[in-house]
Amino acid sequence: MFGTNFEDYCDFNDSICSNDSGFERSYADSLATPTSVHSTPLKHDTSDLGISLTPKKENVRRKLFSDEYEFPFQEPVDIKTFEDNIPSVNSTSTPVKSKEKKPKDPTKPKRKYANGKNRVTRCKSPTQIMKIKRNRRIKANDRERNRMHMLNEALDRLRCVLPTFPEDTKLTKIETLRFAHNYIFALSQTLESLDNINSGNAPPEGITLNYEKLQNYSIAGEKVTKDAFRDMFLVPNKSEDYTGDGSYRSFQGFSKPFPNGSNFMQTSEGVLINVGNVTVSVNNNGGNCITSTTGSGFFTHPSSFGDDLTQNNYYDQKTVATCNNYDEMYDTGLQNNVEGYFNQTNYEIFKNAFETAAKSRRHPKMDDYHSNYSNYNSTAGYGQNGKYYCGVDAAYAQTNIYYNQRYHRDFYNNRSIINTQI
DNA sequence: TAGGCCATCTGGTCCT
DNA sequence: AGGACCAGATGGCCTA
Repeated sequence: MFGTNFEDYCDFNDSICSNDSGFERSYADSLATPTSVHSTPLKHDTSDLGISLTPKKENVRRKLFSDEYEFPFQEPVDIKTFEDNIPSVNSTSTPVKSKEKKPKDPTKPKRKYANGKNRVTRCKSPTQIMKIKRNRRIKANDRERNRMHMLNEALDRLRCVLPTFPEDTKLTKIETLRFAHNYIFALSQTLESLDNINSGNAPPEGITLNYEKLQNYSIAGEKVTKDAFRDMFLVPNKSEDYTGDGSYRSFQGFSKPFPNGSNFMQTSEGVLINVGNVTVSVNNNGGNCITSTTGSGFFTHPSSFGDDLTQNNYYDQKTVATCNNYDEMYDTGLQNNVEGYFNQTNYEIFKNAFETAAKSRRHPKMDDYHSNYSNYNSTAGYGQNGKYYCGVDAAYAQTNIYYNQRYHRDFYNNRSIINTQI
């Protein structure tokens, strides 16, 4: 069986390969490459979420297992030591070159080696060729296995930053990708709503995005449409999230890490807001900070030192108890209230914070997709069973609508509400 | 037991 | 020649 018999790896022997065939290097690689199914996946620095900030050459494929990676699987084995530990080597019919070097004859002309197309490699028997191919196949399998491990590792990282319901639910691969797509879309809508609030086009109401519903959409394979997104905006559950002191203090779908059992904590020095892996602290005297699993960043804003941080909740001033749905809330004329949480000062605090974080991220380009998937047709779509069929570009075409045309954003531009508060 | 999910192997293709 | 990537095949595990 290959993988256990030394002869399976013997085709690098001098008697088989020409000295300059380059196969010796392959053998060395094979020794440094994991060959066991139970090999430990590559160790990586996970602190950067797998995102390399090192500039890459355009149109150059990455080499996954370049020298910068450390292979913890197996110590490099010295060929001589390897051979010495396997007695059967010398008992094979394969001629073994004498280990004693003959003194060179200075009068003998040096052998000239052909290069390139003129080079003629030594003939190999079918058995030898088979062994070479088998050895390559084993190495390719190892690379493929590790490549999939890295892909799964990246998926796990992605799962870590997505909220799940319940918390211990593990999304499948396809669910993770679908939910991530929809989640990003929902977050972008949230940020867009901040813009609208700042411009006075939308009221600072207590509508919250229902991430659980968003996840259910993703698991079912459904893409978030404008109607779906509208469906995910709920009137907040007053009994759960609306407190008697007028604070709306919960981000649905996220843990509530603060001692008061909420995502929001206000002290005499400022406020702390935690949403998933990100905590935003706004200090009354400056020193504002964003902390996430990938690091921390400080930011300041001239207008962040106002007295707005302690003002009352919107719900202190306007009741929503009689509103049964979104339209009712919107139609109550409350949108004219601009003295709530999302006043200019607080909005700009958030805006600066998110922009600071966003500057370190590369935004995807539409051209990136088209260059990679230009060969796909647009025949795909969702079947009646709710599953999505083929056609990456069809899906992406809709994504383009999401991020370019934003027709659905326009639909909600004047109506989307966020439930955060400062 | 059927179906879903997953890991792995495999051969082919593209690229350097 | 070799690495990265992809998709099909296969078998194991789990659950309804």
